[in-house]
Amino acid sequence: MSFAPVSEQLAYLKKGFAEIIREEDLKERLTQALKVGRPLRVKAGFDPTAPDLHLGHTVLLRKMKHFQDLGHTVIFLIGDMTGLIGDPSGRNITRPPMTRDEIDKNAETYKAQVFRILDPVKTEIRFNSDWLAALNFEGMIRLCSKYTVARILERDDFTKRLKENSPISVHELLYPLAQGYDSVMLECDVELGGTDQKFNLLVGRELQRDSGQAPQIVATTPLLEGTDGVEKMSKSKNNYIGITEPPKVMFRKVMGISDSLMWRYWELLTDLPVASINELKQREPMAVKMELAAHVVADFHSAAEAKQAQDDFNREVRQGAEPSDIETVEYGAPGDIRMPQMLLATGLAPTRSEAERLLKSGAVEINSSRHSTMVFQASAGIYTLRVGKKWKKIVIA
RNA sequence: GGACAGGUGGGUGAGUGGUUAAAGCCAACAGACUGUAAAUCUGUCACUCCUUGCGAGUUACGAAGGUUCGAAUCCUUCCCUGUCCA
Repeated sequence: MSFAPVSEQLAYLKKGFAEIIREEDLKERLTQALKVGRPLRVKAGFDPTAPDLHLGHTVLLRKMKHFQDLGHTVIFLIGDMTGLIGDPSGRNITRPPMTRDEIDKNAETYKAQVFRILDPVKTEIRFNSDWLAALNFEGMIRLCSKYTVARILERDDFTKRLKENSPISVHELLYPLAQGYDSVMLECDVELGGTDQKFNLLVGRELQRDSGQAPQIVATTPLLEGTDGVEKMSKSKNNYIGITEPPKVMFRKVMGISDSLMWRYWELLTDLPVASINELKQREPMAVKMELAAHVVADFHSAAEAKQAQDDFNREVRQGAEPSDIETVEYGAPGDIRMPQMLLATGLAPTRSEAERLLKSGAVEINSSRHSTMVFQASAGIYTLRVGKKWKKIVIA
């Protein structure tokens, strides 16, 4: 196997990381690899909590891909065992452990999705239950003896929770150790993770050193803010853009982010050089955001679909035209139709009470004219209903 | 094991016997404006039923009981969390 020159590799890899610990080590490790023709083992772990990957995950996946591009081995580690703990990083509450079933199901979904970005032949998929399950109580004890409570508690979020008297369960303390042990078992040269993972990644170095391995290089990626522009992107915050979402939805969600957030997305979700991004800042924001949206859609779908999504956006969102793909359902016979029931049945409102409120607030349109009473006299035919962003056609026959 | 403090709606956080389905804020949703966004303004924000009315009913303040005409608010037991002591 042949590799590009070290300086070239380094330059390619450096972009898009928040921090590399330590850069000189990475350089040296790359040099070493080049000399003996051995690809680096690069690990990144994923909690099987979210059933779907979103753009936030792709920041990291993109970097993994970059390592692959250079010929290195990337290990996609599914933390099925650590998922039982639930990484406490970045949250200040204890997460309820997941069930085995949930974990298995989510792991499958992950596998089906990561190869939209990663190269399957250069990716090693592993589950940490392989070795963590084999670690019996004795092994557990031995592992625990390698680290001190004080050092674990150094971690930001633990310190914080401790200070505000919120609970920390013992098993949460084990998470960093388990993750570090993964690195030992996989003999990682590099471990990648979000900046919130820094502590966990560093523990890996300690444990590796302890077992006579060269400590892994730790490289962290910035966390991508969700569509709200404030919190990090996550499924549970409902501020995410999923990579399997339809082009149209994806496009619309990207267009929905604030102008200022858009630059962050350009930076973390495209391979465009910083200089080019700066040039974009001179141009009209909306057009630039459209380009971004098209970029993102093309990444996970295709250029053609991106184009289509953009056309749809222009027509349906900007001009408020009727969407091309409204679902049509049959609903009852001619006569008086009770609106709340109908909105509920057609999925235009989540509950009947909510449907009533929407009607009263004038959010409901039938064939483009506002309808705010509870009864609608329908004759046979097709009606186009609209409630805010939602559309539906009903057939009365 | 002992002493003490606390558990309220998606999130914060008021409320200590009676117009409290529960203030305020945030989020969310809808409407206006608009460049898609941001900002701003307005309204809504437990569920169900109908005669859609400042209508009726049901459920809700960790859980289960109890006191009372009436409880998120008082009592009992239990569960959970934290603090201090051992």
